[in-house]
Amino acid sequence: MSWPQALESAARRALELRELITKYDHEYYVLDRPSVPDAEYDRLMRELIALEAKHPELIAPDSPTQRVSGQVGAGFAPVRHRVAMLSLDNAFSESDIEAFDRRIRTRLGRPDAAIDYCAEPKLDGLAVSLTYRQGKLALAATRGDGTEGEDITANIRTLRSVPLALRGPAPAEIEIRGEVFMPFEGLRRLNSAAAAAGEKVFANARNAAAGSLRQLDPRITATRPLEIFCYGYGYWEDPPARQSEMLAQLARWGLRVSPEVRSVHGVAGCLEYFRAIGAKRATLAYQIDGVVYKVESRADQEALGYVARAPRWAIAHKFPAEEALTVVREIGFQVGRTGVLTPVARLEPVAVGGVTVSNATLHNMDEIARKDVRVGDTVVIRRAGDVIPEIVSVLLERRPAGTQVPQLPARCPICGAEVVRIEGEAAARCTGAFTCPAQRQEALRHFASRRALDIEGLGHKLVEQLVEQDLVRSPSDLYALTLQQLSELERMGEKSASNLLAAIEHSKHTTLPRLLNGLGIPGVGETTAKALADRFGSIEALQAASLEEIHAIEGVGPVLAASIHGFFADERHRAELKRLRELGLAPAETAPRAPEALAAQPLAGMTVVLTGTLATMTREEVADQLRARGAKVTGSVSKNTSYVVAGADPGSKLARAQELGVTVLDEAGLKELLSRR
DNA sequence: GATCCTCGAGTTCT
DNA sequence: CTCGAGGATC
Repeated sequence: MSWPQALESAARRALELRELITKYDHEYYVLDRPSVPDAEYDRLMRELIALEAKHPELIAPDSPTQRVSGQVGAGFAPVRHRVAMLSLDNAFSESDIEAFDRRIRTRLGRPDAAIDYCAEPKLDGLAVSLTYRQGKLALAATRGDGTEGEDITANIRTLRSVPLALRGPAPAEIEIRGEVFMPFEGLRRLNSAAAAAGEKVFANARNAAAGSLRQLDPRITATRPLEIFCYGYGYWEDPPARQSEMLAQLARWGLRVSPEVRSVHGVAGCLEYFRAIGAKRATLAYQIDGVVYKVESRADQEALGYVARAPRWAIAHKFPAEEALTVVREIGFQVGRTGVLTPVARLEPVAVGGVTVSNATLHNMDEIARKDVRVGDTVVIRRAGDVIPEIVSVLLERRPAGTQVPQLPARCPICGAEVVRIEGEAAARCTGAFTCPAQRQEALRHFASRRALDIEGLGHKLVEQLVEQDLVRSPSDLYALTLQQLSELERMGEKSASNLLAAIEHSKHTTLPRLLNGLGIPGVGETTAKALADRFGSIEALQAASLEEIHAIEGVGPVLAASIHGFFADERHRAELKRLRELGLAPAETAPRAPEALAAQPLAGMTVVLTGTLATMTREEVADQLRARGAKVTGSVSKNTSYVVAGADPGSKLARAQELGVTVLDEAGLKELLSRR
């Protein structure tokens, strides 16, 4: 056999492999529907790499092995866009959209018609332009200022959802527009790797996408989890007559188009789509900041034309901003039930993520120093996946002259007692203890809270009044309140007063763990309270316990043991407990159980995490039942977690469980777990 | 002594 | 949810 023949068969095989790999890439990265296992894909890829290494003359630029060039670029050459990349007009309310639709109908001379729109999510990424010549990817560019961008071809080639060659017949030249983005999961992985390596992390998905595309070394870009959705075109000789048909053609060429694209009818259809996507937003794998509506008909688009830098036939309907700028008016200090002073930034009210935010916690003085926040600063507020707003960063360039570093007050803003900060601790504390009304108030709120004595109706406002009027100083005072005293309070009729008395009465038959939690022993929360109750069975037994006996409990070390022992040794606490008992507080006593007995419970040693909403029980009830069987119920998933129980609409814990390979139970699985003995 | 994990405490707005 | 700190473990 002569070698041209060998070369010929190698060339045939190489072509075959390229076609297969390209097909699998398309299935995996564009359609999200892989048809072969990863191992098979890897095998084909290795075979092609070997073949091309042996016969370098077979390497074609659109071969899947040629995505990463290995060449470090010197910079990014400027690219003049053949057709300018425009921006979109923004709308923030339904009335903005109604006005947009009205303008279109008027301009088209069809004031009573319902216009067809093509609706799609607006991704939070980076707009790029992809030029295909003779069906091959020839040029990729950033948007830049809209007229001139940068040549990022080498980097875009590394995105496997961007086809190097279009499938099927394509025009001689065509320019596609799309949005490159990084899904949440990719960003999270990238950031945790960066954090582990001590490198800086990206603040959001858009920065990560932009930063990844501006890498001089395409090999770095190749490692970044970037994806693309194509949404339009710049240059196209003879595009389809409707927006949605155009997108369908892009998909046929193998370009990735958002699966959320819908054709909708009239302004009502647009708003319905907006609500549907808004509801779906949390389940999407990537960040979106709104939706875009485009007039379906190309003829209408042409008739409508452009204003300044945006088309008249399209608009972006934005979700309420999740990040906003505002100014710090003041930095106040709150006093918690343990006396900890927490600095809070009082902000110029600003709308973030659909609510008005006027406060944001600063946690402690270290945090203030880290973020370098001062009164008068302009700050970025975020209300990301979480509900609680936070100060992300300070815009130092906007800092007015003469600002000062915030100082910890020397005295408690509530009671005037001295404030101390123990060396090495982040928290500063008010030393007022029982005498500080703020601490009293917070301690009472904690005592009455749902997870402690659960006194219904004794909320924030009421506690405040009771403390202010000095009717209540400590929990035992609650049990001495009379109907007449209560009725005289603001917004308190006889009916409410007697309801409250009934609730207080009811709380006398609480459980020991709840009472122990409610007392507010430093460092003792729900879990430790349960452990103490299991081991000792009654307040009296606990009061009589030695430091060593307390220390012997699992999860209680020297610090906690000293705190607990010290609490019960304190004469004031002993008197308070005595008075509570005299006024009728009688938690159900349980048999104190030795460690061996505790270990014999059906779910002993198991750690369970709950997420999502369960159909038949509240999470609280489930947690109680699990604990009653000896399981620990915790809030975060780790490799030590035995089970994650996932209900409807689970949070991020489910993803974490899957990542760590923790068994996930549904409600049926939970029932089975609870029935074990 | 370092590291990982868990618990506690505080937090926003409607 | 996030941070800090105590506890457990290697």
